[in-house]
Amino acid sequence: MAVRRLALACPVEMTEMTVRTRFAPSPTGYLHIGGVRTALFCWLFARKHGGQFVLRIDDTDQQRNVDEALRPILDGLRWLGIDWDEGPDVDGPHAPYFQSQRGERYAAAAESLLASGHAYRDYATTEEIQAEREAAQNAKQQFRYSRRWMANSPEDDERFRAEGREAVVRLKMPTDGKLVIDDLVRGRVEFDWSSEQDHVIQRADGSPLYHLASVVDDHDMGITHVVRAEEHLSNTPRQVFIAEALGFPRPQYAHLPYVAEPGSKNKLSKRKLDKYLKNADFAKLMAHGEAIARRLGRAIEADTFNPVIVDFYRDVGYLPEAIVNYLLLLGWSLDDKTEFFDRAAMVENFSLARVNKAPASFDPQKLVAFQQHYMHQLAAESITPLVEPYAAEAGMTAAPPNADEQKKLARIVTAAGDRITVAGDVLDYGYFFTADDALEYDEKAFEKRLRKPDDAADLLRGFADELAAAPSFDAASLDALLHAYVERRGINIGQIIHALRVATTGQAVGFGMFDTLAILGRESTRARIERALSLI
RNA sequence: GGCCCCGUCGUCUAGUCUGGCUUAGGACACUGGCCUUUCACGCCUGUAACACGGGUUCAAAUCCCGUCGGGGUCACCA
Repeated sequence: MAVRRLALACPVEMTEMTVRTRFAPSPTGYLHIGGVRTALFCWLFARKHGGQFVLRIDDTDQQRNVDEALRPILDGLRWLGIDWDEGPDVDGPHAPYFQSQRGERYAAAAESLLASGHAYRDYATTEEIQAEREAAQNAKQQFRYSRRWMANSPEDDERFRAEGREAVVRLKMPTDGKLVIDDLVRGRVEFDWSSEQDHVIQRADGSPLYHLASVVDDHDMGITHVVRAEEHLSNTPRQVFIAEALGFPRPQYAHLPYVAEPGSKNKLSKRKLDKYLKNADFAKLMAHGEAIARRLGRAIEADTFNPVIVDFYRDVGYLPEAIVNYLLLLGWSLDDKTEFFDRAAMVENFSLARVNKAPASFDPQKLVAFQQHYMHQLAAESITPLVEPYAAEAGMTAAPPNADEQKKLARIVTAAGDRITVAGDVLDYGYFFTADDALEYDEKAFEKRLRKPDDAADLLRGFADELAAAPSFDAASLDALLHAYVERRGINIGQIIHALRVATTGQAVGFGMFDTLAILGRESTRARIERALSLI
């Protein structure tokens, strides 16, 4: 209460009051990349100012499986390290944090708005409103409800009810003057009250609509800064009207630009996947993820497996810090050179004043670049545990990998180095785990490197004998062994190494040849060469 | 269409408030080159932008006006 009075007394930016922000998703079943960017900025702003970040669930249009539809959102936020001080699972002093459970508050607020004359009961049917709207449109005039079925007295209520009508509650919006808001991102923004509508805030059955619920909750939960996406900018007048009519202090607003499609300024949407796939970079990002999902044997559900959704990145093994860092720079920058921020640096440096006003396009390439950067920062010991679940799920190893498999994975990760960009990339090295007689060959590579050159078989056979007699089988020794062999035969190393790679891995590409052979071991290497030879 | 917002390299951006320090800087991507057994990494290098038009000023990406372009939003959705 003291906090609220303080807020009334002086503008927020002047006070030392605790900053409280909120992210208020509706349970849609997925966490949108643009939505999470908004959540991140809200979180950052609260953390920066030592305040609280509240998670509230806007489920006023009560969907059936709220729990199920909410889980991906909560999991996604947690995965990215965006924790909430109050909200689902943690609760808090302003519980409940689900709008579906706060009905009485909204009903009371509607009642109070009615009593103070800031709202009225309206008995118009949807059709009647629609007819007015169309009439205005045909006359090329701006639509404004005539208030024809507004109840001015108990007698009106009775009369309309006698006609079998039901009442919604509408805002009685001002008809002249201006509303000025000082947006923390966009600066001063003005609206004419005359272009606002008498919005419905409560349905005939008494259920609340979004704007009422949102304003009431923001107040009840002590939200000081409403940080949200730009699409809400034009909703602000009606919300300010509600807040002020209810005697609430006006929160500070900050409208963030939305995240745009790759290569365009349209708002990024989960539903336009087909369109985005026409963008080469986006398609590549998707294809990479799909290849991993396929190897894992997962069903690729068009509805959820989508780079617009945060789950996509977690599923294929991206690093949350890479995603967060990328998102941070989508619409915000510190200066002209700093690009990498750890959590502490983000919190330390974040400010709404440096948020850009123009929408920023989602750039798959840049996202991948951040992922590579953070992955390369990690030592092999840190990457191996990340990679194990993928190897296990794909059936490369037991689940979980046994001690030998773990060791082998560690060696693979070390040898692969920066070739492993996301954890799921470990599946590129499945050939280390397949039985020697079940190795599959890339047909093209087999043709090019083994069948076509007439000396390939002979060279391989000769080297296989060397391998059999090799005193040790570590990468350095193998390196020396092959170079000596090459010199003795008077050939270029390229003449045998490609054939060797295809014969032992089935692939045209891979990491260092000698690391590959060393990890494979003497028995497998020889068995694979023999088998390849027999297939030529 | 009304209202509102936005407009610097292909993309993310610095610079705009407080005009000169800017031959407009950085990053990603892309060119070419080096390295090299493939792939990848790394290193070097190059291309590339102030939407347009008028003002104001000794001086404008920066201030003013206009134009054009893009987007958001106009629900008994959130």
